[in-house]
Amino acid sequence: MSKEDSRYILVKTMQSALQSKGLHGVGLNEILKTAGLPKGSLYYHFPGGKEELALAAIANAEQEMSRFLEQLFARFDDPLEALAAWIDSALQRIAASRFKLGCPLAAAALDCSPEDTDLLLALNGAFGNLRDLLTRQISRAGFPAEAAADLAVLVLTSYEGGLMMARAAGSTDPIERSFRALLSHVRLQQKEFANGH
Amino acid sequence: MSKEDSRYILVKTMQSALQSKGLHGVGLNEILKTAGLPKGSLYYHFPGGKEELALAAIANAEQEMSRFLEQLFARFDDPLEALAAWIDSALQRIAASRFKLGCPLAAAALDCSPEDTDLLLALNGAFGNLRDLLTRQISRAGFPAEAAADLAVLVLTSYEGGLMMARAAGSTDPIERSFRALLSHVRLQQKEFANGH
DNA sequence: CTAGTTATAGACCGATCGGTCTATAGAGTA
DNA sequence: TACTCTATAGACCGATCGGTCTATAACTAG
Repeated sequence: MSKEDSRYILVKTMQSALQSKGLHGVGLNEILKTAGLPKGSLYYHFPGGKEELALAAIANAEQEMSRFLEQLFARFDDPLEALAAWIDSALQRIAASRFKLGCPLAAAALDCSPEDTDLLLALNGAFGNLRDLLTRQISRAGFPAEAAADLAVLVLTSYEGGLMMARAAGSTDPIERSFRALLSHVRLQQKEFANGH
Repeated sequence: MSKEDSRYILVKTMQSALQSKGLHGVGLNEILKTAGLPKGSLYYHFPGGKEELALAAIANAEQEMSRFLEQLFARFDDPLEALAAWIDSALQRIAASRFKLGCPLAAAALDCSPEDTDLLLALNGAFGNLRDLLTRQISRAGFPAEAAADLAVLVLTSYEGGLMMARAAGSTDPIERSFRALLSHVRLQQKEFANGH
């Protein structure tokens, strides 16, 4: 097993742990047991311990999410269709996990103390990148810059809030409802802007 | 100091702890130190320990939120103005805490394991009540039942997601942006329904 | 005053936390 | 084969976790 293999296994295991139990909800021993690796490996690859591993997991989660979104936007001509496809995949993913898995970024954001500035900075960077990505694509759908930026943030916040509520509800209903409302909004507003408002 | 005093202090302290550090982010000893009470008091009032205290904090948070919303909706003729006032107060609250405090419900929802069924059930109940409250009020603003329900969930998810992102960003920007987008949506759709669609 | 109940008060417990340390297996190179 | 460096391997540590226990202060009822 090469260096990169173990490192990656640890990152992915931490990512899953964040999704299902939050930052302080899992212990390192449990993570290592799941990963099938000893403590020595963890502190060899991540001398900074749990926090460094969490930062790596956050970075990886953001990268996965960004790549997935970019692929979707590349596949669909209409950015709004890509958004719908994104939500669709999120619905399937969370239902397949029996509503156990949320967003690792959100979990880390709510489970750390305000003093964990490194974590919060990393999270802010991750959310900022996703927001910018969405803003760019929503602009492509014919929205002016400011409206697109606001809308991108609304998409992101309702996605995160929807995932959180779906986990609590044990149902995809919150995500479905909020995105139905959101899309009907976007379509309406799109017409308005198309009419020159 | 009466029985109810100590009990209430513990509940409020746990509520604050959930907001700033999440369920597993604070220890009981820290909570007791903040509350200025010994361990005996905790287990006298809450024999079920940390989980029972967390459940009480969740119930209290929901009640506070519900009451606050009901008061706002009673004060404003236009439900949408009440929503705007709600967000305004949330902005002030989170900024006043220097972006340390999130929503205790969301924090608990993301920081518990999927096996904590009691917690998840309580959270689902709390979110359900808030959703129903919002649905009722949004209906009053002239929205058909289904659209109002969808919209209520969108309001709630983007509120929760917005609080979370604001905490990570150290800025009210995410909440402001998402609610600006949301309100412009609601106004537009309101016109549509008023025109008989 | 006594008995009984309520509500602290905090010492104490085993388990587990994140983290450190020494030891060594194994691959690559001379 | 012997040396070296990488990457485990896991025993071990003090601190802290949530939780239990006994003791007692404070108040009420008789």
